[in-house]
Amino acid sequence: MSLFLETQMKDHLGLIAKREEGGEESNLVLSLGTLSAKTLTGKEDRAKQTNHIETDEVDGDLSLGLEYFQQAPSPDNHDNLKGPKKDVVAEEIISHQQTNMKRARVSVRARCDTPTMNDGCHWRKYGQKTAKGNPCPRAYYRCTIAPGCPVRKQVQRCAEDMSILITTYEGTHNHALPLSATAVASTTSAAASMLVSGSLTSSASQMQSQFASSHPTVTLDLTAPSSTPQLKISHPAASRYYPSSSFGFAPWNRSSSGAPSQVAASQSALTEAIAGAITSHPSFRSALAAAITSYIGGEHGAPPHGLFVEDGSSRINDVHVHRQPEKEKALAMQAPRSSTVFDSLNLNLNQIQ
DNA sequence: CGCATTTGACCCGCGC
DNA sequence: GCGCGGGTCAAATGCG
Repeated sequence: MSLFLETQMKDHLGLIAKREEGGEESNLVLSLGTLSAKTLTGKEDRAKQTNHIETDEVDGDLSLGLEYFQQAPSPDNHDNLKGPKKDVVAEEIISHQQTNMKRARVSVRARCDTPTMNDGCHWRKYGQKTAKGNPCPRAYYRCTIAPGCPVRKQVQRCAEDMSILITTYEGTHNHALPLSATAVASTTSAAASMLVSGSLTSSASQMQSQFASSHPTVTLDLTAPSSTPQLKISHPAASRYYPSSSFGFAPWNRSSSGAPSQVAASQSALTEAIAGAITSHPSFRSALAAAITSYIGGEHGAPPHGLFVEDGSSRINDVHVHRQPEKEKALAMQAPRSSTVFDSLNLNLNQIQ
């Protein structure tokens, strides 16, 4: 993760959980915008070993706030992303593969000039195909670090923006990874685990059905610029209820194009889904911490590759949702939102391990 | 010469 | 059953 942060993600970080069913696609977007100057500048905050990521609602999307601080490494949490935790991740994925799901995938979107992103692993290209709907060919790679490693990845340029490289990982490494690859691998594995384990399924039946499809995919979206730090959450699955919406993500934010009561219901369901995902899944919390830590570490010129996470020095202390200030609402370009259901989400993540 | 890449053929799942 | 499209195979080719 930190690789992308350092090279491609100076101003944005995000996660998109995506599933498809019956030709319909649903997305759950968690995106982190630009970290504030206060957060990223100077040594004062770092000296205090505290960082605060202020967030807000922008463009009508739900935003989360993240309270973040760093700890000095200790022997107790040295291996918080190694050993048994990885086993749990692998077991969950295998378990779901053995039931009714195809292998989970993790897709990374990042602006990249090179043919592939350097993720620390060694890959051998075994095929190339031009997919329908995208003039750019899709390249297929398999991991060559160890013989028999099942991990594969697909690399393709985005049809809408050729500068965006979409890398999709599939499978779990069956061998030790180079240090430079562990951050990416742990983040993608955790995200996939979160998805296939059902942490994203909420009490809302509509989301349950939307997320019950095969080949679940988590997408780490590292491309979109943002003017303020934010953790956006949106869910285009609701577009089935608002066929007139042309907005690809978060159509419920355009309340003028849909039924307000259904919008509110969807938001409530999503809020519960996110709360459940973040609170119930240690792997996802680790992944989120890895992303944030790497981001901040990269901006400060700290050692790359998520070292703070690997030695257990990062914790997400608090996650909360709050409403958009009136002045920012007035500045928002999108239609005003109609719901206040997000006010109820207030999570405490005191333990990231 | 060994390894990686290219590329057309082939396989398989899915929708009609 | 058939066609389409995604994914993989493997022989040919390129490169250091």
